Amino acid sequence: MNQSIKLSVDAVVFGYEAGTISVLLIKRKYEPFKGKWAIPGGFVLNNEALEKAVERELKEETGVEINYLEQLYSFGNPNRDPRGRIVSIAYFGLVHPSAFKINASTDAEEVQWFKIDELPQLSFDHKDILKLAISRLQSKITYEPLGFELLDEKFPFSDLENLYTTLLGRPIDRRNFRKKFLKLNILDELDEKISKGSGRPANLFKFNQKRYFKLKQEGIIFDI
Amino acid sequence: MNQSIKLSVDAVVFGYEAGTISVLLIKRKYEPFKGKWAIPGGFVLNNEALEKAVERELKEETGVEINYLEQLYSFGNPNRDPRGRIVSIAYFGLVHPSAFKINASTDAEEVQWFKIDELPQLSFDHKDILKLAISRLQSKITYEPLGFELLDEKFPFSDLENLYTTLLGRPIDRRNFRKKFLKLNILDELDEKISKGSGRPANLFKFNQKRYFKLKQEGIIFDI
DNA sequence: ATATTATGCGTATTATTTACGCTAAAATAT
DNA sequence: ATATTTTAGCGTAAATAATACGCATAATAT
Repeated sequence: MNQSIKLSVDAVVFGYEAGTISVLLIKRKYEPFKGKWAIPGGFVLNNEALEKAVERELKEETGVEINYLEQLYSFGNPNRDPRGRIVSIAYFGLVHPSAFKINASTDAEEVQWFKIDELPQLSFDHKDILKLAISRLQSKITYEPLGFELLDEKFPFSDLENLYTTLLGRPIDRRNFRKKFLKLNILDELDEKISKGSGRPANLFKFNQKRYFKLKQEGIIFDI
Repeated sequence: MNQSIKLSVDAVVFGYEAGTISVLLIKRKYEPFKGKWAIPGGFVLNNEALEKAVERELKEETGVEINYLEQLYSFGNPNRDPRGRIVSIAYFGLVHPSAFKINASTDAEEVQWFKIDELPQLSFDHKDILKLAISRLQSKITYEPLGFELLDEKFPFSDLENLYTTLLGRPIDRRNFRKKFLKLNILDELDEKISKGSGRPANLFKFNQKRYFKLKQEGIIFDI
């Protein structure tokens, strides 16, 4: 057998903050698509597990430490890369707002967070990959709580609410959402309050990790 | 770059008939795992699309023509194959009972349908792949109708009912199931009847393809 | 004939979802 | 100081959907 297919991994990393979902992109240094934006990724080493390859590439190219990673889909169209046959296994990652901020501030020209409704032109078939990742994120939030992976440790309930309205792209009834989410019994209400600008200060919550992952494993159907 | 990773595809193909779900396996002719059962699959050709590779391998190894195919997951553990680093993109396929019967009768020693609760020992990491495929099938049936891909063109309602009870592994209320399914408005009732043994003869149904795929695209949540 | 088997329709009860009114506690405007 | 605006948080009624059954029907088996 004389197979000459190369294998790479790519990672679509999402971050959420202040009412917007952003995705992490890099500006390519070399041809092809030099100077264009792309999803971070690269070739898998001969003895390297796929997830390790993703984490390594992410660290090398963006410095971001990922909080959650799952496989998204494998892209293998023979013409997807002008350099030859390169099959890419795409991953789907989520980061906390803290990790999110670091790179937004370092202003490194090569790495940048883009709001998912203000995307630049992308290299290769990365537009397709991103499109699939976004739809996965949107549908995922309806059958998994998903807040733990995207919010900071302590957060006001409104953050969770905003996350859902943003991802669903439609308004939700605040009161029903709160009732329904609290009923899942995966949030612990803290004794701390936070005040951001005007309005009544909000109680802080955090996810109860044990119950959160138990519920996640069981697979909820969360009909917002 | 000196990457020496090989890429293969594997296909977990399910068939349903007479109250059982079976999976298509082949007996390996060569080492490693010579004489052991395995999921059909093989190496991707340099210029071949992934789905084409799956279809080609399936035809070569089993003669089965697939009715529905989707990507399942990519398996890349560096030690999954004793021959070296081989990453496999696993697919998930469904066939109609007609295709299902062909190979069960040809009695070719190398290909066989196995009931999913009576599986033999498997080669490589195929046990994991199969496990994932089965759980995908089971969860898929709760958010997609899925009957069209598994049943023959015309079928009595009881076939659909049996498919669901089998996959869910628990009894369902026949009357409520019928009401709920018919409410989806994707079945057309025919003027034909079928009588199999004793009991009242059943009306035949068929899926309304147009409405079926429309519903599928929208993504139902089918809480049986 | 009568029992048996599987099909097919209907209705009452229970649970869940949806809609929406209202109070509370802070910042901000006048 | 007082009123207004803003965000948070609790509760209740109506609509919808899920569940639990009862029973008639049309064939085969004895």
